[in-house]
Amino acid sequence: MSNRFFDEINWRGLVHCYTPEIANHSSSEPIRGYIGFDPTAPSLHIGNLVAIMLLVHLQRTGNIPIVLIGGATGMIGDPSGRSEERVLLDWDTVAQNAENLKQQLTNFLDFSPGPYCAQMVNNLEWLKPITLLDFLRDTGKYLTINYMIAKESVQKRLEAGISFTEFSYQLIQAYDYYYLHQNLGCNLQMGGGDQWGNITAGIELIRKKTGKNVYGLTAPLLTKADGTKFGKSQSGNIWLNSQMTSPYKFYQYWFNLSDEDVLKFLAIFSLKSQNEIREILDAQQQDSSQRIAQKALAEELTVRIHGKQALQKVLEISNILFGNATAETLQNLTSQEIHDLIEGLPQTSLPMEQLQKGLPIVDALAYAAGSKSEARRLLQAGGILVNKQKVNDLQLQLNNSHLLHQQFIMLQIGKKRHHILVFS
RNA sequence: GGGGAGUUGCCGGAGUGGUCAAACGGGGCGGACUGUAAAUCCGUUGGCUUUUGCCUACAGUGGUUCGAACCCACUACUCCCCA
Repeated sequence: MSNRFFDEINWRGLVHCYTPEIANHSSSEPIRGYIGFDPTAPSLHIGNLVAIMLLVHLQRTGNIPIVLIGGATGMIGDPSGRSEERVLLDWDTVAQNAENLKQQLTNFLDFSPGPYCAQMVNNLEWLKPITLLDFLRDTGKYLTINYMIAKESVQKRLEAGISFTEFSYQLIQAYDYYYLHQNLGCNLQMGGGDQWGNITAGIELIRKKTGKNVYGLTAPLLTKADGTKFGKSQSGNIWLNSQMTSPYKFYQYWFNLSDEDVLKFLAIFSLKSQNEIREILDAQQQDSSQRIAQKALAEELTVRIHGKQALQKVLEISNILFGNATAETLQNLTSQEIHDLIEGLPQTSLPMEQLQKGLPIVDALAYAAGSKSEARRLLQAGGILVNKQKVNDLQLQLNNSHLLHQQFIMLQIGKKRHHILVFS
């Protein structure tokens, strides 16, 4: 006998560690599974997406997902996957982050009433009222230091140092699982690749306190073929919040995945069926220059997170920037296209007078490249285009003749970096 | 409590009185080749001025010296050994 949910995430490559019994859990009996998200950042990023997909598939295969917002645990700091002690956040920040997080998760899971309605809880609810003495007597007594110290997350930190606060994290998370088990009938905890230790602590606690066996499962830690961390670009995390990472940049991140990576990531992040995915990958093999898989994945995710309209704009912008656009194409853009272009790209606003009296190219580039010496270097290396035209004259002065649509100038660094100067 | 070693640019890691903005490697960035891929090759890699040069930088503070990343003192942190 096999379990629908488990089979689904298994073929997608979303399973790393798991308690074996879950693979045989009767599909007719809904699993109640939870994942905790600590509100340590103002937005989720695509690194969190793996865990979210676990919940999404859980719900889609007829089970009940529970989202735990770590309002309390976010105050402590999880040592897992960290080489250094975290900086503690204040209450207000954590509360605000928790609110944002909640908002974002509603885009993925169905919280409307129904048999598989997703639930959301905040562990601040039950952790805040607990007194230290109660916690130590009723929970701390069940796990030994020996057991806790053996965890990889702790082991890694023993040399560099770990505070008691972070050390106690696994015990608190274990209590969360226990609490959800007792109060919501939760029988599965899932998480990212670094959560196995914390999850097993919870399973252990529940077994000792209640004699019941519950499930645990983690997704693999994603890595890219070139060894860089998944979900990071040179300028930092790829956030789900459009204010923090523009839809354009979001789309481009997925679009730029290497052939090797997209192979793996398509199954993990797409909701397409096994057959659809196989077809896409086949087509990809036929002619990889078309980037069929990258496009499919980038489009699906952009729509899911930012909506159809946003995708349209992104495609439009990408087409202008990476098609064989010339200065002329830029001059002929519709006002809508211009608007979207300006909206989607990094930009600098400058007063019109500055252009009128002649803006040295090096100064202009400094806004996009960070410094004048960097700007000079780039010019000399032939990596600069102004309005799609190559420039290597260090002395060039930008003036009205460079202005497109009476309002902007497009600077391009290398193939992929664009910056808009907006004059007013 | 005692003894020893260390703290260098984004990271690793040389340098131990002037020729050091600091070898070398990685990473980043740009170019060539391509498919807005990978691999490879080339260039570049503190800032300001590109002429001279100036400013900031080798844990922090103070000192010795014409001159210090390099010597001395104190402070902070890290690691190792003995108890």
